[in-house]
Amino acid sequence: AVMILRSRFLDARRKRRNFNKQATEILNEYFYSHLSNPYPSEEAKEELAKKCGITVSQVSNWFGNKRIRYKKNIGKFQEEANIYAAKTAVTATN
Amino acid sequence: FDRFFDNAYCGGGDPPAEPPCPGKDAPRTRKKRCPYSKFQIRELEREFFFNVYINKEKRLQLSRMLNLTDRQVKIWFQNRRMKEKKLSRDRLQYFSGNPLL
DNA sequence: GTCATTTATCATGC
DNA sequence: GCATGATAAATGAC
Repeated sequence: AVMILRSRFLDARRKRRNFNKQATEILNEYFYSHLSNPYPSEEAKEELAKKCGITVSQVSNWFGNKRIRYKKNIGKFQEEANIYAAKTAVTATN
Repeated sequence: FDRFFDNAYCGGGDPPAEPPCPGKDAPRTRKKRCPYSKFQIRELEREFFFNVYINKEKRLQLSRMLNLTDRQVKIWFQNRRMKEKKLSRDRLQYFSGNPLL
């Protein structure tokens, strides 16, 4: 039994699965609303992790990848940025 | 020889790949990330198994054997310790929180 | 020394 | 075929 759990742990760690749409929405919302400083604190990471149903490490990975890929090609993310900018604007007015 | 069997194309027999360029100019470029060969990893892991902390003597010895700089070996052990710590955290979270299966 | 990062690379999803 | 999450070198703060 222990061996099965162990093997499943190793496999699960290696296998990659996309986050669900809601989690991605939450992460993007935070990212684009903190675009000037997209570095969530440890507490913020824990909160995001809880809301997204993922681990803190996964949150760190997501922000690490997001920052570098955004910086590397801002144009490609422009549309996405506008979407979340508008979204936060709407929530702000309400 | 070992370098020809696996691709230890980094840091290989040519230590002065990056010039220290004393003094000035050279907005010294960040060293490009360069994955280590299977052979290098095996030897590093072997030593890590014996002691998580490596002393200066063995570090120099290992760096010569693997054609890496002492700095690279030192950093590899640092990263490896962090990896071990993370593995422990993940294992704990995985086996504790979830009744699963 | 640790540790959060940056960056490139790897592995997978679709 | 790239998008995406995870991991492996490398840097820097402390």
